[in-house]
Amino acid sequence: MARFGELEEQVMLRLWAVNAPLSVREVREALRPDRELAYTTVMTVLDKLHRKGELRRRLDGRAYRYEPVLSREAHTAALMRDDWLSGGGRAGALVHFVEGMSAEQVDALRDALRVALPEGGGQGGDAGGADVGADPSPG
Amino acid sequence: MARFGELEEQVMLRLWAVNAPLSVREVREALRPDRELAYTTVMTVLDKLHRKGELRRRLDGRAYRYEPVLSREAHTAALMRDDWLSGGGRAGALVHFVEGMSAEQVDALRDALRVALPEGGGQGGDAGGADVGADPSPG
DNA sequence: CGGCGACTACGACGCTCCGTCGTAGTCGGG
DNA sequence: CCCGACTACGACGGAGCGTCGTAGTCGCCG
Repeated sequence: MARFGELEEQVMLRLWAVNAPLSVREVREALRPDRELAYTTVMTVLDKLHRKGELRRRLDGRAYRYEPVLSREAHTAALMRDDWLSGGGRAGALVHFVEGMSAEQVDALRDALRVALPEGGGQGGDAGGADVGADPSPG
Repeated sequence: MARFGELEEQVMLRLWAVNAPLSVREVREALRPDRELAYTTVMTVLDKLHRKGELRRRLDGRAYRYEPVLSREAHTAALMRDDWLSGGGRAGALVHFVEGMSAEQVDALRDALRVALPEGGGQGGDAGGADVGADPSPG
């Protein structure tokens, strides 16, 4: 789950927006008039994203069509999870995270808990103050 | 909230671990025997981190002592928030995020909601399917 | 069959950031 | 006054990103 560069970000945004596999030419046109780029520039970026596993591609006639492997939401969640798991103090990090949220955002979080856990009976288990999961010590 | 490089990460880890302001020399020693680095290498990293606003420093005798501006948990939370806010589909991202959590981790999340929100009465407001907050469109 | 056009593969170059360090300057204590 | 500790400044190689040129491939149209 690497971060995107500036152009990579723009490309991903167009791909997520159309929600359909696009060819190099189509991506290039979707970038206009925001950016006037050479055909090969767009192709290189698409290719790098593909090699990095961020885009899937298939042949359509003579041209490849590219589409994101992950939805934008899933990708955002993956980045968040990466940060969360690679940082220590997982439980504490969560506390800081929700502390920085607005009321609506907290509501959205509660909704997410409901939506994501249909089982959601009432396992209000107390995790105590212990950290969640393994926490590799820095030494 | 920039990401850390490899050495930067190690330095931050030591600083967070001791939870006290350290001088260049002390940080260098804390890095050993893991890494044998020149004094100036450590100093440069500490200085860059300071310029980037990640470390605070104060003079102690002739030497500066450095300490993190944010706790490790707060820093992790800040990174997560950055990812979350800069990605679109905020509500959806949250759903994906909790979907990827283990049962204990979900418990920790619930705890975080309780701990961070003492008001936590029962504003079970329904945010609906709308996205949370502004979502800059990619055009 | 031959050439044109669309498309891909490969690689180059400048820029920025990171890790690594050398050197020079400064300042206080013995 | 000089030594030692510490800082400031800058240099350099490597990696990743944005940008593109060139060369190669392949099918269609005449």
